[in-house]
Formats: sequence, C-alpha cells, structure tokens
Amino acid sequence: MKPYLLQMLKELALLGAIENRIEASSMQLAERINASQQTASRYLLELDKNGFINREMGIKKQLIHITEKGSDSLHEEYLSYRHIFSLPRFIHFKGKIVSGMKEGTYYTSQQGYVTQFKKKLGFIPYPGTLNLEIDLVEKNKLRFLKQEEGIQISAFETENRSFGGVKCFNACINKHNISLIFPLRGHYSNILEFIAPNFLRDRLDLTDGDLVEVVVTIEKQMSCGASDEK
Amino acid sequence: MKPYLLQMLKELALLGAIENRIEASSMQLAERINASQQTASRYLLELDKNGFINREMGIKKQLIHITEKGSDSLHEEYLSYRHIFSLPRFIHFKGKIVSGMKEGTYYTSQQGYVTQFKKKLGFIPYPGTLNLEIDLVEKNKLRFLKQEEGIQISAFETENRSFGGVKCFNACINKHNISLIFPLRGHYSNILEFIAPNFLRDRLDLTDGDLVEVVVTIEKQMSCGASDEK
DNA sequence: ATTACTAAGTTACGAGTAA
DNA sequence: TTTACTCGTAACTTAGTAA
Repeated sequence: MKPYLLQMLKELALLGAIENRIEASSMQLAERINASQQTASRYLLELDKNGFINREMGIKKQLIHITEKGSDSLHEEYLSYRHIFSLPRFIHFKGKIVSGMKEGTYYTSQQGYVTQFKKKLGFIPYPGTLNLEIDLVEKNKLRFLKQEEGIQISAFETENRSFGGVKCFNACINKHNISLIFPLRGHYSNILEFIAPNFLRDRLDLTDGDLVEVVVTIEKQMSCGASDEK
Repeated sequence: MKPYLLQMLKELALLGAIENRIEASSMQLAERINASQQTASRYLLELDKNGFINREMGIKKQLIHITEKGSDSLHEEYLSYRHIFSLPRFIHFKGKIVSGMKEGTYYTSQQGYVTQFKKKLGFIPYPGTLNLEIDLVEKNKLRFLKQEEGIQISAFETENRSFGGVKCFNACINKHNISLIFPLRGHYSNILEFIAPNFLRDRLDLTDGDLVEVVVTIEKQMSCGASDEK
C-alpha cells in the first residue's frame, strides 16, 4: 500500500471512519494532509477503487466508511509501531565514565533506600554511584525507560528530611550485574547513575574518561553470566 | 514529514535503529519498501539532511542510527495509531432485527448464566436473545470488541452438559439498556445477540426486518437515560 | 561489493473548470 | 456549495554509471 494512501486512511480513521460513517469533504481532508482538494479527491477515489473505503456520495457531501480491508491495513501498521515502541528489552548504552558530584555516597547509604535495594535488587550497594555520560545521540533510548515502571523504590522520611522515590533497571557492565537508578521525579540528563554491590572502579579498573558499554534491561531479573559474589 | 520518508524511518526502527546503530545497505532497505536501490539511497540522504537519522559511512557499509528527532516523529505516529485502535468507547451498529434459531431461550434461561447476569449486568434477562444482523461493512467494528475483555461470564457445568464462558458489553437501543453477548470461544458473525431485562420486541414494537441502531460501549457501566424499570 | 550522481522516464500535483 | 475531470508542470523514480 502506498504510504500516502495509508496516511489518508489514517486521517479518516482519526475522524472515526472505522466506527462510523463520517461526513468529510475533500477540501476538509485536503487541509489535514496539507494538499489540494484535487489531491484529496484523487486519494479518496484510489482508496475506494482498492477497497479500503466505502463511499456514499450525496449531492453536497459524501459519507465515508473504512472497510474491513482498510481497517486491517491500519491495524497492521499499528502493530508495527507497537513493536517499535514496546518490544525492546535490552538497551545498549555507550558512554564514558565521569565523576558525579559525590552526592551518590550520601544517598545510597540511606538506610531507607538500602533495605529496599537489598530486598528488590538483591544486593546492598557499595556506597556511591558509577556515573556514565552517554552520547547525546543515545539520549532517545531513554524513552523506553521513561515509559517503563522499572523496579520501584519507595520514598521515605527520616527525622531530618524526606527522600524521593526512585526506579531501577537491571543492567550489565563487563559481565557484572549492576542497576541503573533514576529519580521518579525530575528530568533525565545524559548522565546515567548506576549502583553495584562492589566498588566497580577498582574491580573493573575504571577511571574517568574510560569508554564502556552498558546493557540495560527492562526485565525485572537479569544476570550477565559472571557472578557478583566472590 | 513526507509519508514515504516516515515509512523508511519506520523500517529502520523495525531493524532496531532507535536502540542501536545498525548496518543496513540501501539495496536491502530498497527491498523492504519495494523500491530501487537508488530510491532507498535518496531517502536516506533526505532523512539525514533533515536530521532524522545519523549515518557513519564506511567504504562497504553504513551504520545508521535514528536521532531523537526521528524517534519523536515515529512516536507521534505511534500515538495516532494507538488513538485509533484503543480510544473508541462507544460503537454504533446499524442493522436489522432477525429471528435467531430459537436457541437463545434455552441458553439464557440456564441458572448458571442467570445468576451471573444478575450479579454482573444488574438484571435477569428476559429469556431469549434479540438478534441484530449488521451490515457487512460494519463488521470491522467488531475488532474493538474482540480485543476487549468485556464483562466476563464464566463457564459452568450442569448434570447434563457444560456451558462455555461468554462476554458481555453494555449497550443501548432506543434508550433501553441491553447487553451484547458473545461466546468466548468461536467466531464472530454478522449477527449480534443481545439480552435485555424485558421482552424488547413488544416494548419497542420490533419485528423482523426493522432497522435499528444500537450503541455498544466497552465501559463496564452504562445508562442510556431512560429507566428500564417500570 | 558499496553509495549516489545524471538523465530520462514516469507518476503525482494542482489550477482551471464542468457537472 | 460539492466531486472530479483535463492538462501543463513539478516531483519522484530508476537505469546507467562513476567513485
């Protein structure tokens, strides 16, 4: 099916032409696809000829209804898009190791977080975070993580202050299990923070500026093969 | 964005170019969109020029990666399709009243169904079903109902035989609340069966061949305004 | 093997306009 | 008002190639 016909069919569907016979003039449809009335008219003729729509022509208006064949075509397209935006389970990030603002140690040592990490991630994190600065072109991969629930770590309060909720994703670096950690509130930057059961900078001999690859999964379990226990 | 460029971008996304840099030749992509190598090459140039993709050109292969802008365009399209296929809550069917094979009375009188109808639909159905023959062009609307859970009526067994599960949808005919009923197993025909608390053929003065309109909802509650109780 | 240019062929577009 | 025809031209496609 020609892409421009599919586009027109999509517009009709958005106007409700799958569920109901809709009244739509060629002029009105032309505006929606940024084309002339003549072009819209031609598209409708072509869609009709190929059995994607039915039309009831009146003297001043036409009633349009998408056929089962047309609906099937749209649904197929829908499935493609759904595949694109909901299937990926492993996401690769390349980036370089950077130093954070040293706040990681304070946060990751809070008992309120630690008990949840142990229970939900299966390990007590080494204090501090490993920060990975990802390439800007890879930032769009974060979309997949934004829309995912992840492993939820609840907010809690201490005598002094309150700590916000975060969400985690299991991940893998050089065959070591780690967890990507995001605040539930706040924006996503191009610096990803990870926690791990060990001090990875020593274990993996990492220093600032080293280029590494991390595989993040949206699955709740993940093992990269190597064990993290001694 | 031109529809044919979006199509190419979609193909790249399906090959994983949102998450990863992918290796794809113009020849290979040309096959996927049923066009020549030259056309595919031109599309890639255009996508690149407009900032939808990044390319790393090698001597024998190119690495392609979809940018955030490209990913955004695809996501917008995805949302349109999702809107089309998951938003409708009220579905209108036009059709004509027909006589069933009189089996409706037997089934709708089964105690195993009746108790569930009363609990889940809020009424005890008048024995028998009202059958509506819908136009073939309206059959594609059934897709929305197929994918919906509806109000589930469980299977059960009597001493003699077993009765399969069915699902119901609240519906409305001439301001009277009724329910559309589907077997959970089995195919969907162009004859819809409805149950109602009253004998609708009398109430609404319906006879075979009468043209009526029914509004079905996928919501669990529905009231059409008029009361069904005296 | 690639990508992508040029040139020629083909299709699509829209102004004008009839019905 | 509509829809949709004709037809000149603009846009897109592809065969043939170069790099």
